Amino acid sequence: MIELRQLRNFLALAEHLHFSKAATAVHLTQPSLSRQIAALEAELGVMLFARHSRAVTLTAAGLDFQAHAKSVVAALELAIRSTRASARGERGELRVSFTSVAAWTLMPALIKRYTDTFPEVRLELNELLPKDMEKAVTTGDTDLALTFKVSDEENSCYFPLHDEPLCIALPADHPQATADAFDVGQLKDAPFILSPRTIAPLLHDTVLAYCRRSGFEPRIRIQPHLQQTIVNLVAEGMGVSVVPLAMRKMQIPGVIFKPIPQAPSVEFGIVWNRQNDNPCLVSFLRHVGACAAETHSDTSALA
Amino acid sequence: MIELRQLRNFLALAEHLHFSKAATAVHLTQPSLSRQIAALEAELGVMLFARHSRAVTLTAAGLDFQAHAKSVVAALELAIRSTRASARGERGELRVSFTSVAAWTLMPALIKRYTDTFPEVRLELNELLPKDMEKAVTTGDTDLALTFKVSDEENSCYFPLHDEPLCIALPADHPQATADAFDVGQLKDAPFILSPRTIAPLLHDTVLAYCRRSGFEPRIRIQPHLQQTIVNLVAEGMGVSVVPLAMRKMQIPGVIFKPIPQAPSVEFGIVWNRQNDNPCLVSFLRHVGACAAETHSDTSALA
DNA sequence: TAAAAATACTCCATAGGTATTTTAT
DNA sequence: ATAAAATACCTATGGAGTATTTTTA
Repeated sequence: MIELRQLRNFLALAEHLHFSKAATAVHLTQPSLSRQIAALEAELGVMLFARHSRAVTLTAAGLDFQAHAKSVVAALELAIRSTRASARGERGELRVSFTSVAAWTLMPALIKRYTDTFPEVRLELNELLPKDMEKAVTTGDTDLALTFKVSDEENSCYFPLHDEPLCIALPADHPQATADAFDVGQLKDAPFILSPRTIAPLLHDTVLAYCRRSGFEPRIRIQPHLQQTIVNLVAEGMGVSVVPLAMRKMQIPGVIFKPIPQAPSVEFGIVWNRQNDNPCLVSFLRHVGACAAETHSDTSALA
Repeated sequence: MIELRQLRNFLALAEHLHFSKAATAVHLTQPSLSRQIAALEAELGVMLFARHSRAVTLTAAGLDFQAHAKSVVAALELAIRSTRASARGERGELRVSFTSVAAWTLMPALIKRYTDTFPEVRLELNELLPKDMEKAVTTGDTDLALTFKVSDEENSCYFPLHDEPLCIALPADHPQATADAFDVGQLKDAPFILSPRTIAPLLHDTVLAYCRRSGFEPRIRIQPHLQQTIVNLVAEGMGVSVVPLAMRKMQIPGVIFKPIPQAPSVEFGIVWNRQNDNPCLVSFLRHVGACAAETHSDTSALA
């Protein structure tokens, strides 16, 4: 059975064409190298070198074997480098899930920064509803979730990244849309569009709490799943809503986004499974930690 | 230093995902395989397998290493096969020189038969004057010469392949060209075109002997090197000549090729260097020998 | 408790070293 | 006579086996 050591020694001799010199180069003595080559030739059943008394030359078959042996050794070196890179999370695959709101806020910049630093990691991006995130993370269907704040559990960890303020979305032809002094209380009778609590409890609760603090109970008529659907329905004049401020990036005509003074906000972050040993997840979290450290402070939870 | 044995054992484990079963498959005991893998992981500095109490699984890095290790092993197997093929003369390069007359006679069919049987041998075909053949063979500039008969010498060997009859080449407007009873003697005063003796002694001597036997000494005026040049000059009406019969393949207008009853002929064959250890030369000679054995008999000189 | 991998310890096959011979110029 | 590879012989490393322990579901 041919071993790599024999290929390395063969390559040394093929290069030096001198047993003693080649033996020195690979830290062997001449007799050892002599036997190595003889054993290799015996296993192949092929003479690789022609021994003339004053010169050693490669045979035609030896020349062919040299080219192939080089590629074998190169393939092994590639294997080593690639595998170490994989272990460092510099190569491989990372499956990222995100809620629609994350797609409008932190996801694009976050993903771009990561792929700039780790270009060899193949990303699988998948939009999910917030309610399905935790399950996807625990079953291992996804490596990483960009979603609303959740509480840490046995396996799933959470790290905060972003606070998104809310704003009021009004049809452009609503009386309050152009009012000098905006009054939230005037919205109490307007049909209210809000996603169901089961989809995204935190967002739902934050909006409801804000309405109640403003002195009214919203009359919820339509319950879409996605924020962009809410905005589209507001644009059609079907009601008003309270949505993440970033939704104004949609730049859809017919909707006015009213910022709220001392606005309530929803928190976003990363959710992952502590059991997940995908090195790319580790590299992602470390990368996010390094970026976060430049702005906030506490990144210890990423360890 | 990583060895192929470790890669083979790794691949077995990656396939079976069970130390005992994989160990059996590669004819080892479980503890041996265990240490092999541990040593491999230590050298890489990377965990390749995740050992759970009831199951062994590949890590992300292990999956990557598996793919690369497969290609390393495959590269070695290719190297072995290719090198053995090289040694058998089934792969490599063969430099063939031939005289122009060989190009009009035996060379094309000979080369075609060889390339059909040995498609992986790259052929370098080169036309040479007969006088330069022996030198090219002895210096090693060429592996094989297809040329006129020569006597065996210390290093160069000759094997006969073909007898080419001669014919007379006349301008179409020559009186003898259309004569009912052709008479060679009528050519004695015509300007005679013949290549110099230094270029191809055998051909030159055969033609001269024929002329003298026919009762005249040719009046040689022009001495081209190539037979096709002779034919072209005959076509221009510049004289007559005696050329290999195959030259009529040129189908050039203005020339009549007169076959000669009991024609003299020139012998062709292969010349090679006994010192030359190019396996493709051996495969060529063996192949020619096999083909020749179907027609004539004595191929012992090819050994 | 049982299944499976890791560890401890022993042995020997073989890679490698030293000394010497062979070979060809 | 000399340079260089092959051979003979010896040594010791490390790969492989057996027996045992550890681990976790």
